[in-house]
Amino acid sequence: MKKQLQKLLYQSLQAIKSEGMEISIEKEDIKIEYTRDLIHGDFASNIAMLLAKKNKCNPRELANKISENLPQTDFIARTEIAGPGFINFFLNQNAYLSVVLDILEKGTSFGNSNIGNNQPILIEFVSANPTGPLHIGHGRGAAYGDAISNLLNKIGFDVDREYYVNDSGRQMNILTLSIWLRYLELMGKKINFPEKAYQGDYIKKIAHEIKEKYADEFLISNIQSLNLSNNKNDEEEMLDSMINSCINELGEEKYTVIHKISLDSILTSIKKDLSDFGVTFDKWFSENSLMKTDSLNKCVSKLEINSKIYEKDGAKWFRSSDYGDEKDRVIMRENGQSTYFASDIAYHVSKYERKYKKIINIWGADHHGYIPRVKASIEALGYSPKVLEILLVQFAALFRGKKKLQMSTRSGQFVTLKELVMEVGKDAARFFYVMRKSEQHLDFDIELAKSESNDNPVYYIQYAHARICSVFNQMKEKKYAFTKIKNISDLSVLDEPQEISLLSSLAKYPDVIESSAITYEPHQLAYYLKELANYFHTYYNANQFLVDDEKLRNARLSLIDATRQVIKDGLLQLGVSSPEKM
RNA sequence: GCCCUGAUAGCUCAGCUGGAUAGAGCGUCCCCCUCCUAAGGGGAAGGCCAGAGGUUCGAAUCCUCUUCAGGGCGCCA
Repeated sequence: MKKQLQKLLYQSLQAIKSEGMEISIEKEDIKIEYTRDLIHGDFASNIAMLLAKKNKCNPRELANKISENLPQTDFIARTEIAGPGFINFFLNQNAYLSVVLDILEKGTSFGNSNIGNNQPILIEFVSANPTGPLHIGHGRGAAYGDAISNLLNKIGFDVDREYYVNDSGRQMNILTLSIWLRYLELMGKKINFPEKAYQGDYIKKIAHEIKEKYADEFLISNIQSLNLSNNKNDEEEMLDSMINSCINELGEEKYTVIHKISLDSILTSIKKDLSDFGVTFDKWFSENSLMKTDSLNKCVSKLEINSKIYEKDGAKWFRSSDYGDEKDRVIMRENGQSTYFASDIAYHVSKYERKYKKIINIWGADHHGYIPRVKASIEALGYSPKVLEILLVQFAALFRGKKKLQMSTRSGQFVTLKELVMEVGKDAARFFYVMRKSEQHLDFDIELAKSESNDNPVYYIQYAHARICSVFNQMKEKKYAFTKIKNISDLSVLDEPQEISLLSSLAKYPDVIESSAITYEPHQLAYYLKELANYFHTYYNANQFLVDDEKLRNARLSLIDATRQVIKDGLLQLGVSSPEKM
């Protein structure tokens, strides 16, 4: 509808232009907005005020002129000039009513568009290290990423969801060590378990599984070699030396077995937690595969050829400062190991090589300092940094009551996503997460989320859906007939104010979807659904649907049937279910 | 120190690329089921949009500064 009005205004302006007035504006720049109040009509444009400024003429006069030159249409009842020079558009009833037909006809595809033109787009999100269960912060990224994926899909992009698995590197070694030490404990050895190793109970559980399956296969004779290195000077150094002795004592082969079991076990539970949360990925991209296929080395040598790398203090540095980063970054450490950043470069190259037209990363906001160097590496390798869009999600600060919980994966103190979903339910958790702007800090009080779960807005929306379903059930019980309406004239009896409000709200849905998708702001959709549910509840309280007048009954049932469709589809985009009974 | 984010009703937050009297939920106070689920609806009270300048027909929205809050600045990931 906005686009149609835009077109009309453009045509009118062209007509005025041919009369000699100087007007230069692109059709896309003509702004149409929803009015806040229906007394100002349905849509308004400020175009006259904008052009009046440039041409130094009276905005109201210009507005009049534009209005007079608008082509005739069958959906505009009238226009009005208001305030300093707004052009207000009043739609005629048919324009409203047609949305019901449109929704019922299109069903789940109502609100779809082809803005994306089937372009392939990659969305990478969550990507938590496989060193422990997902916690509440990851849940936000998961809910947000999935909602955006759904929305972009709905406006015609070909979306791939990807999870980047950091399955190599030091963190994984610490994990392997932690599990092995717990295993040794289970085998009756006395172990000095380092504070900075992973402490969670899940470590012991995996150790136990290994014991069950492999018995004493990973037992070593001299535990002393481990504890000898236990000097308290530097915990981190101690971990590294313990990892080394672990590999030495076990041998590369056995170490790899434990490494793999640990990784598989944790990854499996991460996948399970996510799928219980309604989030599934098209691809789990392994960091390790970048090493295996040598693509990491290729990236480094390519940068070296372009002389974007130099050596200092025995390490290799990438000249990211050439591309606006604060300083240069190490990609190859003095000890010969590549950094996380090096893998990340190779990973992004892989994304570009897979020919995505748009690449979206969803990161925790604590990684924002990372953006310039990643963009720098992309540019240095000859790719367009514009294709890559990095969206930041603030982590949730956790509260239990008034007490803030400190979270740390290593110390094993955290509330997991799984626990959250068990406490507040999937629907509430998903909706809560996307209800607010992603870059806003979120104080997630678990107690509050639990205690208020009955007042949760998600139930309000779901309730509207369930109520509509209930009306249709009642209809059957009361033996009322419902014949599908065929044309607009069947709906012409809908003229109650609550009906007009509801119709007008339904008509906005495609615009809301589009806007939520292209701005990556699913909270817009969440707010819209609350508003839509409110219009419905108001309607419900003010009018009876199951009336004897057949024409009225059919029209009203069609209207709420369309409402049901939009609520269900909107919730679906956010990963929230639409129960038929509550 | 430098760089991000944010600051709107008692609380939690919306407010779309500047637009008409600043919105919602919760909480508080009234009212509404002989009726399709009251997990609902209607109404009232409640705001110097952190502060100060600037840009213009017009600013919660854009620019600058100040104050406050959270986060980031590793050969960690």
